This record gives sequence, C-alpha cells and structure tokens, in this order.
Amino acid sequence: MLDDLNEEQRGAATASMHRPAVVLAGAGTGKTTTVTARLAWLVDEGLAPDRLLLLTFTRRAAREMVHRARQRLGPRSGGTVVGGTFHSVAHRLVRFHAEQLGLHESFTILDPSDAADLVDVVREDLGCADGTRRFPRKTTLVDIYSRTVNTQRPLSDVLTTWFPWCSDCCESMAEVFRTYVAEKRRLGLLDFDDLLLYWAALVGDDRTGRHITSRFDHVLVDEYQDVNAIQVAITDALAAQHRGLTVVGDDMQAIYSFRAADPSHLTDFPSRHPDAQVLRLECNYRSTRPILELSNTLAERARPPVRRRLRASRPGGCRAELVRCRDEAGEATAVADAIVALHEEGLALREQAVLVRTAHHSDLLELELARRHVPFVKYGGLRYLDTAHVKDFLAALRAASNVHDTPSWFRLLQLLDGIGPARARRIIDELACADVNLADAWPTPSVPESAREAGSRVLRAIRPSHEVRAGAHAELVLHAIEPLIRARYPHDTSRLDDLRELAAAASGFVQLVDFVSDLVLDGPRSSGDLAGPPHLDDDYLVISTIHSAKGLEWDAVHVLRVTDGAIPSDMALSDSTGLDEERRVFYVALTRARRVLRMSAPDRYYHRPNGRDDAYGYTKLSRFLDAAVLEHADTIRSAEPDPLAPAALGASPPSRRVEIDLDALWR
DNA sequence: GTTGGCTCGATTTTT
DNA sequence: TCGAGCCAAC
Repeated sequence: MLDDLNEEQRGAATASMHRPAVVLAGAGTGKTTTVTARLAWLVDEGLAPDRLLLLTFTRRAAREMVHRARQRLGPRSGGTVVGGTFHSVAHRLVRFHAEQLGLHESFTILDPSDAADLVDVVREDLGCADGTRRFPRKTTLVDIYSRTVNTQRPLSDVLTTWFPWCSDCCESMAEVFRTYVAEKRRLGLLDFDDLLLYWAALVGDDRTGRHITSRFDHVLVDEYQDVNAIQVAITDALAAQHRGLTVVGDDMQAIYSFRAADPSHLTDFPSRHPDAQVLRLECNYRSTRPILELSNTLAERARPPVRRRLRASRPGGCRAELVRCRDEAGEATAVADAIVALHEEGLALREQAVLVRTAHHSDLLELELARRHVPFVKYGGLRYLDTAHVKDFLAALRAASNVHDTPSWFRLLQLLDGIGPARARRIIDELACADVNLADAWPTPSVPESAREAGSRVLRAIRPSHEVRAGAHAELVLHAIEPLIRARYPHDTSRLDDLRELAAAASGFVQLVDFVSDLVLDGPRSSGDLAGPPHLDDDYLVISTIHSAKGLEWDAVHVLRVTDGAIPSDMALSDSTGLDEERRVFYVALTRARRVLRMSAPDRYYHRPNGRDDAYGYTKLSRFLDAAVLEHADTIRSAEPDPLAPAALGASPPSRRVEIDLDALWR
C-alpha cells in the first residue's frame, strides 16, 4: 500500500496516530497521494473509515481524496470516510443540533450578498448613513463583521489594524452588528460565519462537545495554511481527547488572508501542540526543472521567509516563456494562438489552463476563444448564483423552506406588479403582527389589486396543499414565478433555461431546505455547471482565477496579465502584507504547471475595458519578475501580423515607384 | 408609492 | 459594462 510513496511521504502517511502531526507539504510534492495514503493507513491500523473526518477546502478535494483512499484500500473497508468543507460539515451538525442551539428547525443560510443586503437594511434603519459623514458600504461592513468574528478580536482592534479609515465609526458600527446578529436570530437566518461559530459552540459545550468529539478517532485537515482562528479552535477541540489530528499545508500557498486566514496557525502548530510530529515533503513531482527553478527563485523572496526549497524530480523540460504583447487584445490573440498550437501538437485542451488574477482579466480571451470555437469552462469570479433571476428564484425557494425568511419575502414580493419596497415591507409587517403564516393570510389590505392574482399563484406553489418532495416543489415554484421572470427580463430565454436546470437539480433532495442550503454552500460556478462539464467526452479548456485553481495542475498553464496592478493586484498594495500575499498568489499560479508555462504581459492597457475611447496607459511588468526570476524564462515578443502588410494582402507588390505631388496646390 | 429613465462611478481573491 | 442612486411622471 505504501510502496509507491517516497521516504518523506511514507513518514507522513505512517506518523503516529496518537500524537498530532503537521505535514509541511510544498507545491506538487504529492500531498493528495500522501493524505490518501494516510487515510488508508489509519484504516489498515484498525480505525473504522466512518470514524475519520477529512476537512478540505473545497468539496471537490474531499470527494477526490475519499475516493482515492477507497481505491487504495480496496473492497475490505466498510463504511466511508466523513469528508467535506468546514462549512458543509458545520451545516450538517448545526442542523442536527438546531433545537439545542435555539435555532428555528428550518433555518436558511444567507449567502454573502444576502448578508450584505440585510446589513444594508439595518444600516438604513439605524440611520447610520445620514449623508452627513462617511459610513462604510454594505460589502465593507460585511467584510469588517466577518473579519472580527473570524479573528475573534474586538471590533476596535480590527478597525485600527485593517480598516483604519473607518475607525471613527466604531460605535455605530457596533450597533449595526448587534442588530444584524439579533435580526438573523429572529428570522432564522445563518450566515457562513455563523455555521462555524455554532460548530465551535457545540464542541465547546461540556456535554455536547464530548458527544461530537467522541464521534471521530482522527481528524485530517487539508490546506491548513488557510484556516482562521475559529477553525483552529474547532479542530483543536475535536482532537482534544484522542490526540488524533493531522494537518497538512504550505505556508507559501497562503492566499486567503482576506478571509481572516492566517498561515501562522500552520507554522505555529508545533508550539500549540508541543508533542506534535513535524514532517516535510520537499520533493516535487509535478513540474519540470526549469519551471520549478523559476518558482523557487520567486519563493526565495517570500516574507516571512519560507525555508523549504523544492527539489526537482522530473528531468528535462523547456523553459518558461514570457510573452510581451502590444495590448490586451494582442494578448488574447497570442494566448489563443498558443493554446491552439499546443492542441495541434497533441496536447488536449483539458490538459491546459488559463489562470488570471481577477475574473475579468480573461474577458477578451473568452471572446477570442468563442470566435475560434474553442470550448472552455470558467471557474471563479462572479457566481452565477449572484445573477438577478437566479436570486429571484432562490428567494422563492427560501421563502418556501423558511417562512420567517423576511429578506427573501421582501425580494419575492417585489416581483409582483404594483409592489415596491414600501408595500413589501408593510405587507410583511402586517402579517408578522397578525402572527400568522404569511401564506395563509394573503392577501392583506396593503396588497394592491394588480398583485393579487399572481401573488396567490406564487403562494399556492410555495405552500402546496399536500406533501411534496424537493424536486416537485421546486418545479411548482418555478412554474408560478415564470411569468414574473418573463415580464421582468424580456427577450431573455436563457435565463429561464438556467432556472429549469436549477429546478431539476432539486430532485436529488428530499427536503427543499437541504437543496437550498447545498446550493448556497457549494453552488454551481457557472451556468451549465449543474449538468456537470458541458459534454463529458468533449475536450474543453479551463479558465480560472488563481484562487480557484489552488490544488489543481495542468500540463500547460497560461498566466495572463503579468503586469503590475494585475499581479500584484493594485488593490492589495496598501500594506506590505498585501504585497507578500500577492507574491504567494503568483507562486500558486506558477506551480500549477507541469511542463509548459507561458506568462503574458500587454504593454498598454485601456482605461475603460470596453470603452469606445482609446485612452490608455503603459503597463509595467510585474515587479515579481525581477532579473533573477527572469533568468529562468525566455522573453519573446508576440508577432502580431498586420492585415495590411503586403504579405497578408497576397501577391508581392509591384516594384514600381510611387510618388506624391502637391505642386498644384501652391499655384 | 411605483416605475422607468437617467447619470455617475467603480471595478479582488471565496467558503 | 453594469449596478446603484436619483428624479420625474404616472
């Protein structure tokens, strides 16, 4: 079982299960293989698979590792390893213990944009934004709230450290957050952070805590460099009794500090657990030597320094290339050319990826690829759950699973003719005062004639007279709101197709509330993602933000916009830790490549991405590409053929001399 | 109160 | 380009 592991990996896989272990695993050192092997080894040592808990960063990672561990063990293992993201495991636990936590049994989960909207309502109600002084916007407020909760530090500290420009609003902000917390509780709503908080509370409780922790013999945590203080508290508590805790991570790949993650949780692990075993994986199996040397050189500049230096194990390989292009359009052309050329050489599209710092960096390339009929799937960036029509439908589904979910009712009611924010609010208040079911008391006096019929239809779908399963329920709701969506977004049939796909996905669930929670916690990354990859046997390219590409690898990787302002992002430059993190983001991008690494950088950029004017500025190459790093890459200038060049026009020009004559003008 | 038309401004990364 | 916020007409 351990034969195909190297010495380092075997040591990590078979480290004592009675003491905490921390595995410092560099990029491409076979981390997944090692975790998989450890799971299998633990089972082989006598632990039951379903008494192992695997916490990963994405569900994809959890599924893959559990699957591979089962393959490794073969048929003899009974049961399955319990795996998932922190949030999905938290969700399941909190639902089981809802009553004990004083929560509505059918609580719904707020996605981040709903949370922002609710904060915005509170902000309005309290009159914080009276226009006389600057008060943070809703998304900033949510960031501050989340940072405070996840670092478990007082608001005033958080403000002075990360948001100094609004520390004079501390008082009123505290009031907003107090009200926000109370409102969530009153309405049976939990945001993402609440899931972790309640989980921490459960394991922290004397009796329930013992009950939950006794459920597992060993806990494994992947990507530990990206955990925050609450997640540390949870995992430490889970392992307090049996001491079976394995954490795996790479501080050079810590790229989530904006979410209150702190890589020092990884690096300080041995001081928190003095009996911890420390294991290192430093032999890289992924990238060819030239690519690894480039990324190693970048890693040497990391702050705080990371002392590991990855050893190459793959011989040969060609050097990375830096392609300078005239502008962003030239970059799109050059990258599309390269992708097609590699494909011609026999490299499947699915073995290639395009990585970008922010989602819109690939806009032009996407157009270019569409023009050339190159299929691709894009990950990261704006979720399709955030589009207006999906939010409308989701609001209806949420209202159907939790009658108290006022924000959803607020949105849903406004889809009806003649109901705007004021009436929606009044209707909700009237029904809440009457202390009756919103659905049963309809219509109230405030409901205008124009909204009665459509409204009744929607409500009948939301509260069907007989018991229905999630799939059928979602179909009912969709059917009822379809005319409203049609009226609101005219000549757009693709929106309804999206919703039909979504409704179809509900059939995999019994309870609607489970479907809705699942959607919010691990929603589709793109429309079409619900049905899985577009055509499973089809070959397609991946375009991804660097963040979403973490943990993945491809034969060829194309990194776009390697210019200052993009990589590093100019949003991150206000302090030096931001710059340090951007360096790691770049490092993550480079280390995704197995044998071909192409970076591209346009010389000029247009101020308006899609504007008609031609104001542009000149870019500077990314500051991360200093001379020592560039030693390991070949810089080439992309040749952009001019369609007016004689060669492009076909025949070679006649050699006759052509002159101009202006003499007639001077008479 | 609602709705549609208008201008203006801002734009990371994600469970 | 897209959304948020403002204004005027119904």
